[in-house]
Amino acid sequence: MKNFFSQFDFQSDRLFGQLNSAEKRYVHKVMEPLSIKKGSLLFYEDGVPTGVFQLSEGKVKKFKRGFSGQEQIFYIYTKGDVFGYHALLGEERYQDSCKALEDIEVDFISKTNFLKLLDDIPRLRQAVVKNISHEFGVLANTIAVLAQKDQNTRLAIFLLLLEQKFNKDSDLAKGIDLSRDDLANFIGTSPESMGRSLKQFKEDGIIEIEKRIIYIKNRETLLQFLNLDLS
Amino acid sequence: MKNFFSQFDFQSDRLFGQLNSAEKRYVHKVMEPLSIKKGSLLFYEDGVPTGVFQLSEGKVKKFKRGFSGQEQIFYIYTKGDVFGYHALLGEERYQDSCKALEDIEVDFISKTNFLKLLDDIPRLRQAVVKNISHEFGVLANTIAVLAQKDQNTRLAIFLLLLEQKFNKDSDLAKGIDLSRDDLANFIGTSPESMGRSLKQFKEDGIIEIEKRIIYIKNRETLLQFLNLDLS
DNA sequence: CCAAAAATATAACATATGTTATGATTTTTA
DNA sequence: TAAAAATCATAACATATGTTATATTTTTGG
Repeated sequence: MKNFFSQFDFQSDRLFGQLNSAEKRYVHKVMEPLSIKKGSLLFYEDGVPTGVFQLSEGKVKKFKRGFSGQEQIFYIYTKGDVFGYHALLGEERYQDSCKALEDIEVDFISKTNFLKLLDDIPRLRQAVVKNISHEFGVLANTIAVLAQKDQNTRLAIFLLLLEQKFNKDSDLAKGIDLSRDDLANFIGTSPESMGRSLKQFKEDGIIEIEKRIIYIKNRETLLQFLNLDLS
Repeated sequence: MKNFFSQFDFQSDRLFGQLNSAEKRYVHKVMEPLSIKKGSLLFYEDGVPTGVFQLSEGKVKKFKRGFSGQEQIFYIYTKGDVFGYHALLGEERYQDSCKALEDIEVDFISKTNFLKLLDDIPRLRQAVVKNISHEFGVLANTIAVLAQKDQNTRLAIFLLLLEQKFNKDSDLAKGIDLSRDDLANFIGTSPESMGRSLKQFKEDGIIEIEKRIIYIKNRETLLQFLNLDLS
């Protein structure tokens, strides 16, 4: 398997990284640091675009409501990720909502400033377009997982992805700290039913849970779900 | 509900429509008509991009293989649709595969010609980027349906979408002509299990089947799956 | 720190879906 | 056109998931 994680990673933390130092200074000059409380919406579906965010601390969920109104999470942003640019490239409204999962710190770039950045830095525009193209593939992969895999396999996959995402920037394992509702709305099942899968994983020694935080104890067994598909 | 169909439609048949007549002539000049046999791959995952296609006759499925190798269809293109441009906007390889579901006619634009078009017609570049952004939302909606809806509801939704898609350009109802495997790989279930749902729909007078072609007889009942969610 | 509220864990039962198997129909090929 | 191959329809059984209910733990707000 060639790069499991990147198949499910927007990689939007690399957007500004490819700029030269003068361009980076320019970007940072128009950034405005904001502290945002847990539970706040950064933007919401059908809302008029305000600008672009880079997350410097915390976690943010990206979701959409189906016609029955239930929230479907299809991405979780972590430190360094840039988001909110889709709506600035043609679509006149946000197509999804973003909500802070905890108290967060973001650097905000207003719509006019970001559009100016895109005009002044062709390389940035190119990188953004390329990234949206990549994100398209990530969503396609997500569709394949949700459509084809049973609940235990989906849980295994998302646990691996979330652990990588949440722990990439620190050495000590912080585990996976997410509400049961959010986790269930991510893997596409009910919290009760997911609880059954979590219990099974605990009994099999694959994970441990303290408070609500999930720690992966046996990564190999989780990885087997990817290859063998022992549904 | 505000525009059910457009939530699941890439609308990539509108790409060239927004150009003026001189630009359109330019586009048509670089198009090369091709006849392609049923079952042929127009392009495939990880392949080097060759160019862009506009479908003038027939149906094409867009799919990806998960790590267990099973094919997941996430879109079906019909007459007028333009596709294959993602890989030309940064990503250096195709991220998915496209296969002809029947004998088809396409107009092909080579990679170099298409890149030249993008350079010469800024409005086209803008339209393409805007469309990818829109397609992102379509995939997000698809994720919500696959993750949240049971099989009967998914089948109801996809039948409505496919009927609209297959019959939009003609007055006489052609019904939904798709192999059971393809239909099952689209709605995310096994052909046998989907057969059970189809049988149920037949018994309830919602659909009729001749050969393998599905005709919708009671659109209202199908639409109820969207609102009430009578799983 | 305590009481109330919210979130979590678990169980039991109902329903939905996966799976295996078999016969019928349709399409393909010679 | 007939035989072979592929596709489709259906059933029966096993398993997975949804649902409802209740106890427990954790968080929140005074």
